[in-house]
Amino acid sequence: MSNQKGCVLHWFRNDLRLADNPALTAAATRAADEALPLLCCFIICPEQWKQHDEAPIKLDFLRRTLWELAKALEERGNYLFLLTANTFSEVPDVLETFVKAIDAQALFFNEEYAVNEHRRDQAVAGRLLPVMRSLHSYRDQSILPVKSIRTQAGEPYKVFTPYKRSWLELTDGSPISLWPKPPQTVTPDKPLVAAANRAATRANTAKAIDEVFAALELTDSTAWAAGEDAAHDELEAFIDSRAEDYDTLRDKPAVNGTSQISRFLANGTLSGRQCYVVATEARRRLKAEGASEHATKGFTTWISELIWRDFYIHLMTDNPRLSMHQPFKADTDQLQWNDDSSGFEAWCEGRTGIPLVDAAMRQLKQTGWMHNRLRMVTAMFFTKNLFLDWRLGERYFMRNLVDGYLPSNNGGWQWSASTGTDAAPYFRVFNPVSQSRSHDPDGEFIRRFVPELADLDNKSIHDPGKAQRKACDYPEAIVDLKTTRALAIERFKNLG
DNA sequence: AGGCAATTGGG
DNA sequence: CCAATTGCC
Repeated sequence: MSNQKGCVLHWFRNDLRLADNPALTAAATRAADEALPLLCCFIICPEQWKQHDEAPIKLDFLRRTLWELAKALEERGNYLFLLTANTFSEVPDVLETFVKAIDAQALFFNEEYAVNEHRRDQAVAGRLLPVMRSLHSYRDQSILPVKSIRTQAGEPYKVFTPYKRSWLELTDGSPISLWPKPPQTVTPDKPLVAAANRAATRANTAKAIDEVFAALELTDSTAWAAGEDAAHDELEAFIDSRAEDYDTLRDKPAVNGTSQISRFLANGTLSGRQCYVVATEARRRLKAEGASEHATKGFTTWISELIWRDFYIHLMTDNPRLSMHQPFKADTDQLQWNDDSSGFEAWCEGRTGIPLVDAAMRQLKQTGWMHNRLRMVTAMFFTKNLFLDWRLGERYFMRNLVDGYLPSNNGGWQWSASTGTDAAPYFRVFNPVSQSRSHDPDGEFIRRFVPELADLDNKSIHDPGKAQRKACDYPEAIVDLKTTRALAIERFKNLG
């Protein structure tokens, strides 16, 4: 047994960073105050993650993120230990065993809001409160805390624009500040480390982490830089050189115009607060240098996207059914979605015969990421032209995205499917060919991912003629855009 | 965070 | 013949 009188434990989940981490800073502060060591843990949940459709590439990205995190924690003496619980229902057992093995006095973690995660945490609290001195949870996922924004009637907002207005008023009134760095804590002594080692896997080598992750199906994610340092580099690169043009370039899939940080937000390598603070600070500097409102519009638009993320997190927290495959608008559950597995497969594989849709779907399959504009285009084609159940598309995205994040992915799909609150009105159906002409005018993006069309001219590449398709060995469109659009509108209209 | 077709008004 | 505008889905 350890000579030190116990320790403090931080449980990492979707907050894989040292900076601006409320629970971690609180844990380290408590440990420092009481001269206790601080240990950290992370729990691998193979079966649960399968049920949650976590993508193999996202799990590989997690593996690499944990390695970066573990190295940073090792340097501070806050060693990271890996535990395995097949499903969330096993987590209380697994944690209790570890907590007892290391004699943890207090457990710290940041809240998660989807139904299963919430239930897991309730069960953990019920199990551990009797055997520990204290449990501490912190609000972290969203920039403004969940349940903090309410209408004058005290209700959660259901529409983005008034929500955003209220969000901005709140942040103007009391600016967002970041959590201080976790203070240094005493190094755990040998008996404590030995006890922890017997109960879990210490993540002090890449090999040790890889062995634990051998229980999972992984897809190589090394094209995507991982870890906190990489995340800050990427954020800085965006803020310094691309954010100014975000407003005009973000809708062009052929251009690197978006922030490229969604994968870091998805697993908490970065917090939304950090992004917001960096962006508002950069905008303030520009204005101080005399920049016009127009010149800072890129920053303002990007900040608005961060608020969309908060909106969807808040919406899911206030409406837990959203994390259980339920539409926000209950009546849309009566829609008779098509049963069309060959259409579904053509969409997945990128051979629908609509060039931009196919380019986008191939980008997802090949890289694990898809441009935001194209997520809307492909989801709209899926739900309105193929008239397939949005839940199938939502699941396919989660299973393939390196940056899959339930609130945003669900929010985006329900927006496209017109089943969500403040969603696209059912009659506002994107035409993927028009979208192609306006956002990929020279077909540059299409050429990149649908190489068989590379030699077509800028005009016909968006919708090649019969002979051109034949010559390129490219399929005819699997649906007629005009008639399927009209049918979808008709079906939605009949709901009311 | 649209699309479409009918209409208008200038060449 | 055309771009811009309008009303509806």
